[in-house]
Amino acid sequence: MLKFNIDAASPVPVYQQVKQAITLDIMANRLKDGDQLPSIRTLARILKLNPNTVAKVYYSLEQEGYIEGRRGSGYQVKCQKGKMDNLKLSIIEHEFKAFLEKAFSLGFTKEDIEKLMRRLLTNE
Amino acid sequence: MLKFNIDAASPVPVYQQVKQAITLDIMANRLKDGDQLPSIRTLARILKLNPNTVAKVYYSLEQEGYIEGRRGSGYQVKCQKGKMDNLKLSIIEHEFKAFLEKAFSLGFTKEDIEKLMRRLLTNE
Amino acid sequence: MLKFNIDAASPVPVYQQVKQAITLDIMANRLKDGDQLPSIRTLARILKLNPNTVAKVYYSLEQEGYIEGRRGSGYQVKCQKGKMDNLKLSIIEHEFKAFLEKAFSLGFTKEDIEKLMRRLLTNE
Amino acid sequence: MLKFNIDAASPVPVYQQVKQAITLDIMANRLKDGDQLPSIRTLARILKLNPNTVAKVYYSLEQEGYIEGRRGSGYQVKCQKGKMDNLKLSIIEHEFKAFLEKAFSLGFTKEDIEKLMRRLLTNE
DNA sequence: GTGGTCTAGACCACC
DNA sequence: GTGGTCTAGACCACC
Repeated sequence: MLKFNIDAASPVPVYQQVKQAITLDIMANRLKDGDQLPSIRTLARILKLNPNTVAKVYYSLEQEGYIEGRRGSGYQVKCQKGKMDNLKLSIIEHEFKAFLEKAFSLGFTKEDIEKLMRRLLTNE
Repeated sequence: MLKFNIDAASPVPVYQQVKQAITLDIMANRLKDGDQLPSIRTLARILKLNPNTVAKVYYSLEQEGYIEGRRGSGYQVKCQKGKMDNLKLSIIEHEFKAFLEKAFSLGFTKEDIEKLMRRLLTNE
Repeated sequence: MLKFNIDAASPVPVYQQVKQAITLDIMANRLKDGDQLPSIRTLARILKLNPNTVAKVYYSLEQEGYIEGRRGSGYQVKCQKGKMDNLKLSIIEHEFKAFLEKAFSLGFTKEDIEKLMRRLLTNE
Repeated sequence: MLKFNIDAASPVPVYQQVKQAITLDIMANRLKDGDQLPSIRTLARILKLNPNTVAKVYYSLEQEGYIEGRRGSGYQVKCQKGKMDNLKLSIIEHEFKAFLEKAFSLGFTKEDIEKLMRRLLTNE
């Protein structure tokens, strides 16, 4: 089921937040290939947004190949699992590299970072 | 020297991007206690921004105690090393926790993440 | 037999696409004078369209004299060959002129176009 | 200069017509690399359209790499001539093949088509 | 009911 | 002035 934390005060536009939430759900396989998305109007009502805003999200997700829409029958998730797995890996690698870069630029050594990670990972 | 990647198309306001870049330089000790910052007009020219925007950045950094301005003599970095170290640690911990949360939400296990990190850290 | 490439996402209404496809089949003599067309309901089922949409197509084709319907016995193709030949020629001339106009507006010269056509025609 | 024949009665959406007109101007080199486009509001006024509609056109052209926009300084044409030439050729080839296919499907022979083309090309 | 297009008009950030 | 986001609400085609 779709869960959203829309932050109206955030500088990142609402439609981007919604888009990102759906993309995340697809990549986490909470939304599976073929799943029906709520209609534009329904989701707009749930999120208390204008239908145009939701339409922009769906249109953008369709352009990027995550979902597919047909007049009269709404939007469906459209993704092959293999492609998703590659995408997920490349995203998480990219995030980790960004983290490393930031840590190094702040003056932490490789050892500092390893210690930190070990500590935070065992706490989970 | 100040290095900036200003992204005008980003939803996060330009002045916040500049502020963050300077904060990072201070924490990384590339800008040291007592260092002179470029004048508002000079930095504005370099970044092709309106002087008002840069003024807003300096004012905000002064409010938070990172820099100090005096009439006629510009702005100087003002920070004690100890305070910086605590700040840096809390920032990098926060970043790593955010990374972990994202990885988990994408369906990666603790083992997946450990493998990934070991691989990327030894490549560095 | 009727072959259709219905594009639901196209801005040109579905019923016009169907109508055009049938007209083309008649002009290409794949549908001959006297041939029986599938019933409205049958064609609707095949194309996954609403029977109303197909009825609109047949009604319009009848208005233009391409087909003829009788109560209880469906629709039949109705066309004299001579009339068709003139129609076909004027259609194909019109299409070619439109092609030429587009090519010229893109900056191609008469020589460019002749070369292109010779190349593509001998490849067939 | 931008010339438009917007047909409000056409089934193809206004924003698509505007987009196509601009694309055509770029490919015909009537709009050159670096040229400034009229602002969203200006073009909207000229075409008697809502600014949102023009914004949609510009956004879409930017997505496809034809133009580039910056806050506060409007949109500029962005295209390398070489890339354009390839694009033009592939478009015109595609159009000609579609024409040929249609002509063949209407029962014209290669000779019929050659005669027709020679006649219409010398008339120009 | 579904999505697609379009208008009118507001408010924002940045120049 | 520039573009970007968003709302409110209309009308369309197709189901």
